[in-house]
Order: sequence, then C-alpha cells, then structure tokens
Amino acid sequence: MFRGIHSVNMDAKGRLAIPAKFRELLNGASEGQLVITIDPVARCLAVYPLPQWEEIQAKIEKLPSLNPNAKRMQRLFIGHASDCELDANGRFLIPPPLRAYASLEKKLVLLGQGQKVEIWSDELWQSQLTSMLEDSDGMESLPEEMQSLSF
Amino acid sequence: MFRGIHSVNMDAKGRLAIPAKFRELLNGASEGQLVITIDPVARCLAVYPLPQWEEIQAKIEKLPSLNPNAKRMQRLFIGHASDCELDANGRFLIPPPLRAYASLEKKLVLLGQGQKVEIWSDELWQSQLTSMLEDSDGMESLPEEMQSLSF
DNA sequence: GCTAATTGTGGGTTTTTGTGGGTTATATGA
DNA sequence: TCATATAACCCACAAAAACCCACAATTAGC
Repeated sequence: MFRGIHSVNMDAKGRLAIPAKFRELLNGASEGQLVITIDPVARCLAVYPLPQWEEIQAKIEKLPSLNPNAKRMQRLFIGHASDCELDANGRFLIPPPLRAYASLEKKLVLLGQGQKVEIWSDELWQSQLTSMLEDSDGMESLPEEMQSLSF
Repeated sequence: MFRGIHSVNMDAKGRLAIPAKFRELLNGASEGQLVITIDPVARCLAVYPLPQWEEIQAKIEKLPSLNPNAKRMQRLFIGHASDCELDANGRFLIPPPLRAYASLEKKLVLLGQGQKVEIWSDELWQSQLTSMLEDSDGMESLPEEMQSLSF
C-alpha cells in the first residue's frame, strides 16, 4: 500500500528518482515494472505497478464502447499509459507528453495513494493543498459513508 | 487507549522521543511500528499504531474515487501518512513536510486521544486551548448524540 | 537522603539513498 | 549510410537518515 508524501526533483534529463519506500513496493510487486498515465480528473500523473495496472485496464476495456463517457475514459486513461522500468538507481524517464500534461518542471511531489502513486508539479500541488484546506465546507458535504467515519 | 498530555522537545535532527507511557502502548500494539499523518481539519499531526491505521486506510480507500470530497480526504489523509519505526531509544523522525504542516519547532505537545496521539506545536496548542476555553457557547450547540451524555 | 534504575538527550559513525554526469547503444531522419 | 538526437547504462560523489553508544536528568525504591 502506497502512502505518504515525498518531495523529489526531476533531473535535467527528465529522470525521476523514486524514493526508497516506494521503490521497495514497486520492486516487490513487479520487479520494477510500472505503468504511468494521466489522472483524467486532476492535472497530475498516476503510477501503478504493472500487475495492478493490468487489472485496471481490463476493467476499463470492458466498459461499453458506445457510451461516450466510457470511450472518453478509455482514450484518456489507456491512451496515455506508458510502460516504464526502473534503472539500477531506481529512476525512470517520464514521457515528455505526460510531463507537459501535468506541467512538471524540476520540483515534483509524489503522493502515495494506496494502489497508486500520484505525481504532481510542486507548484500545482501547493495550490491544490491550500484550496483543499481552506474549503472547510467540504467536510460538511461528505458522502454519507464518511459522515460516520471516526478517525 | 491513549490519554493524557505530555510536553516534549524535538531534537536538532527532527527526532521525537515518545514518552514511556505511550511507548508501551505502541510497542504492545505494533512492535513500535507507527503511522503519522496530518489532521485534515486542524494544524496538528496524528500518530496511529500500524494495525489501527491500516483499518482506517482501508475504509478511506473504499470511498468512491469520483467523489471530489472523498478524493480530497484521500489526498490529505493517506497522502500524508508516513510509516515510522521507533529506534532503540523510543524515538522517531518526523518527516519534514509534516513538520512544516503543523509548524513544529522545538517545543511540542502530545495529546492522547484514544486510538491516536495528536502532536501539536506548543505555541499552537496554547492558543487553541485558550480559544476553546473562551468559546463557551460551543457546549450549548452540540450534536444531539452529545446532549444526552453524562459525565 | 542516597542509590539504582529508568527515561530523556546529544552526538559520532556507518550505511543507505539521492544526484549528477560521462559513455555506449539505439533510433530517426536526411 | 551516415549524422544527430535521444534514451539506457554505468560509475562516483554528496547528502541524509539509521544505527549505536554514552552520558545527564529524573524518578522510584530502599
């Protein structure tokens, strides 16, 4: 299970070093093979260990092709998915089109999110974070399942 | 069950020594393995023994991914959760991003809160305490479940 | 009130992790 | 077929965190 936040730098060659904690999980689950794609909703990227990704792709492919939203989801999500492999130092290259989608420059933020890791530009993440924290209404309009959560 | 308040100092390396009482509880529940994350509502951190945290994470991950508030909760809560382990002296390192979130400097306050321990900057806690005490109206506008509590 | 044990604190050392850059291979297009 | 650009591979150094040990302070027991 991925969790936690890490600040990392993308180097001049567009390589991203995965922090040691995430690397262990990726190596364990898939010998360093991963899939990176875009988040269709937010301007960030999502990284999955290969096996988990294949399950997700299978589910999405089964959606009815004639439904425009399903088609859209397939184009965005599957269409942008690239296979990557970690090098000897635990780094991989982020494909340039994905870099552009998420406005990635030097400073990035990695967010562990259970089965996937999200990649944000530092700048975008900071503003996202600020608005999430300011918007205190959010907590009152939570889905029912959550109202009863205590933690 | 954690309870009680403790003042502690974070050392120059960002390490925090858990008071003996809490340490016993953590060691018993999880051999010193713990998870620290932010409180999405207040500017403080929350520490859980690993097993309890995993239950909570599982619940939160099951929330619908397309609901924006659920997503927000996942990013804040799971996104900031880091695994830590107590060293031989019962200390652990607070990840720098979390330190920043809760404005932690040297003097901290630990607050036992049942299944979790809250970590506050001493300064923030003092002002929080003052405002909680001043705002005595609060007690009259409690949710129904509480109106009937006797203690 | 003294001693002993436990707890809290500081800092040095070693190992791991992160970062940069050089070199070789591979692909692309002229 | 060759030239150029890009990506994979490899090595070396810098930084940080984990580990370990030793001492100070506090508490408890006698």
